[in-house]
Amino acid sequence: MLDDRKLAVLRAIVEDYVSTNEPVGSKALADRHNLGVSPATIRNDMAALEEQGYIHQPHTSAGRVPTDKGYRLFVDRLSQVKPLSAAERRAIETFLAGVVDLDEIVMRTVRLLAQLTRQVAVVQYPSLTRSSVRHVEIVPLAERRVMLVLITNTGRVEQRVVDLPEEVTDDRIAHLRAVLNACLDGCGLSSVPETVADVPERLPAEDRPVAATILSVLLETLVERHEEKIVFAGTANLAAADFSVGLRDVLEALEEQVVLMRLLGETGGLSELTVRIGSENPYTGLRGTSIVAAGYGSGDKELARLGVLGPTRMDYPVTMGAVRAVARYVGQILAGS
Amino acid sequence: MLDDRKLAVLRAIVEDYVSTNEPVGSKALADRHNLGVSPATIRNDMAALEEQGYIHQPHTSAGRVPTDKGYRLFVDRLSQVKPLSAAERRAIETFLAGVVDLDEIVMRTVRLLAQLTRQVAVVQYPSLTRSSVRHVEIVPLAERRVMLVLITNTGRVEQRVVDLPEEVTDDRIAHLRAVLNACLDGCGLSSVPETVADVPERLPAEDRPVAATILSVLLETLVERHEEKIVFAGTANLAAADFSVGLRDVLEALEEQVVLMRLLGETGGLSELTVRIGSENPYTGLRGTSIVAAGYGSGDKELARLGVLGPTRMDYPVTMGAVRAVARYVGQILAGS
DNA sequence: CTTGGCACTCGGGAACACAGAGTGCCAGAG
DNA sequence: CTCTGGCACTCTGTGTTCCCGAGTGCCAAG
Repeated sequence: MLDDRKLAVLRAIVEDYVSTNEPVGSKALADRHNLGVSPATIRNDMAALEEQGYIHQPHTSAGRVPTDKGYRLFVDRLSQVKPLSAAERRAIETFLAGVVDLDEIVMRTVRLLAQLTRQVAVVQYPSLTRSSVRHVEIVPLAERRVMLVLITNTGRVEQRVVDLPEEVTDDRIAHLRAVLNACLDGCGLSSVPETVADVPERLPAEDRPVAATILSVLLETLVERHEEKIVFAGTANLAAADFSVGLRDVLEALEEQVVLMRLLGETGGLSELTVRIGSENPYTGLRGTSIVAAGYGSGDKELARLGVLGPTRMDYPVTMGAVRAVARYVGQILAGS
Repeated sequence: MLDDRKLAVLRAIVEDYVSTNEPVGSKALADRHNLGVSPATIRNDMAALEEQGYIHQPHTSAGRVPTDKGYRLFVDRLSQVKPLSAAERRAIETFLAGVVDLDEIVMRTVRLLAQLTRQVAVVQYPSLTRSSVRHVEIVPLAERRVMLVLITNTGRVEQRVVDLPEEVTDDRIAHLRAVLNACLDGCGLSSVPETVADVPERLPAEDRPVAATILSVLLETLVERHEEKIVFAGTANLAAADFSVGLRDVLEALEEQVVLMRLLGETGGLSELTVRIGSENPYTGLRGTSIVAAGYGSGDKELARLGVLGPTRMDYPVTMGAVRAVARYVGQILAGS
């Protein structure tokens, strides 16, 4: 059905269209790529490709443009992820050197990725539920008020102010803290609920109401899907790539956390690239855009995802290379901190 | 020079232009506003207004458009800040009800403001340097590693991991923590450096190296201009308001923290509105945009600023009303939490 | 299967005309 | 001195027409 030459033609069309942003005709193809055949032959191949939905012509007698299906085939079978240049690698290192806290890691990463790909970068904060407890702290603020601080192994810090049902001495707080930490240290966040279930029993009866209050807030903290926190950068790049339609829609989608979450997609393998092309993605406002995403994490566990969003007409090999490299590098940083 | 009627004409021009986005001519003015005079008279006034630079005509025989100077006069003398409707007030309350931490307050505020004004909203995090210490916590993580957590009265939490020069027992850490908190509780962040200067002296000699390490990190935390953290939302509104030129430039400016800082401007009085119109603002990429900003804070101290950014052709009275209301409301929330 | 030739299609730019909105100015009225 | 109606003039934006050229599909021959 699709012999090698037809595939070569498709590849050439994608490459040319990506670089020129203009429909590409048979003559131009024959000139710029040495396919060894005449324009007429290419025309026949193009007709076949169009027949099968890989390319499309905007109007009779204009060149051809790849369809989403065409890009899909290109990504799956006709291209190789392009590794970063040495200069780009160095840029990553200097950009991420000397970060001090999680916010900064995420912030710099998203900018780095936007700059590297010249597209909109999207980074999800390391998921709460998939990380584990490093420490729990209970800080007395006033007689009947404490602050609960939860620190995870990813460096994430969540805190809540808790109003207590009664006055509590610092000693009793300290004891509760010790018990909690003994239970929870290193405990995966998803298993916190079971783990703390029997904490009240280990305490003197008088402390139980207070402990219950604090524990309920702790559990609330876990439930709130703060894990969905997502940031993006590089929207200016959208304006540059003269978007066919709906710059507005794209900007709206970017501000919807829920949409973004779904775009980044469900977890694949760690550092494994996911590409969603145009109509493949679940949101109608993003018809003309593609998403290249990857998971990142420390060690071998995927903690969250990151990626870029750009026009379907993007340079997939380069973009995929950048996303993969950044995902890996962020993983290292997280593991090392 | 500018009698009352000329001012009325200018006001009418601004109002019409804002609502129609088309140059406004003498006839239309005479029809829509009952100024009690004929178009010919209005034409004369317009000529005078143009003479003095308040309005401008894109081409001969098109209507007039206000200049930046015209908008300035309008804002200063011809308009009154428009209070929010009851529905809008309710929207603010429900939007900001039940927030749990600072991040959430800021996040919701910026979205609220964007939605309310249908423009790009910008909110600065409460400044670190202008707030005060609520609590300092030192959490042992490993033998030679602690986490330093600083909690401010605005609910902001900064944390750093500190590597210690030697092993330290929990008791000694606890003591250090007690001493630190005794000194710093309620201390304005800007005066922390002097306040902690004599802490080492109050400790046994053996603890001083550790204390010094921790203190130096604490001071670093204060110096890092995290206070410049700024978020924005509502960029989709930019795309809707068909921007005359440079959507791209605007998006770029928004991603430059430094530029944003300067746009929000230096502190005025608390809840006092600052308006920068077009060329008045310090960044060339934003020629066609205006900024309406206000300070917010708890009690009577300004902690940070917030505002919106939109085309110079914006509805100033309404926008100013929204910004002022939100600034006040956020102040209350901060004070109450 | 490939190739050169050829007639055909269609989008986009240039040239042009035209209607309508808006202006400036002037002379007369209050 | 100010306001008003009238009038000639100047633009822009729009619609029309026309034409060029790129690109195609098809066909018959190699």
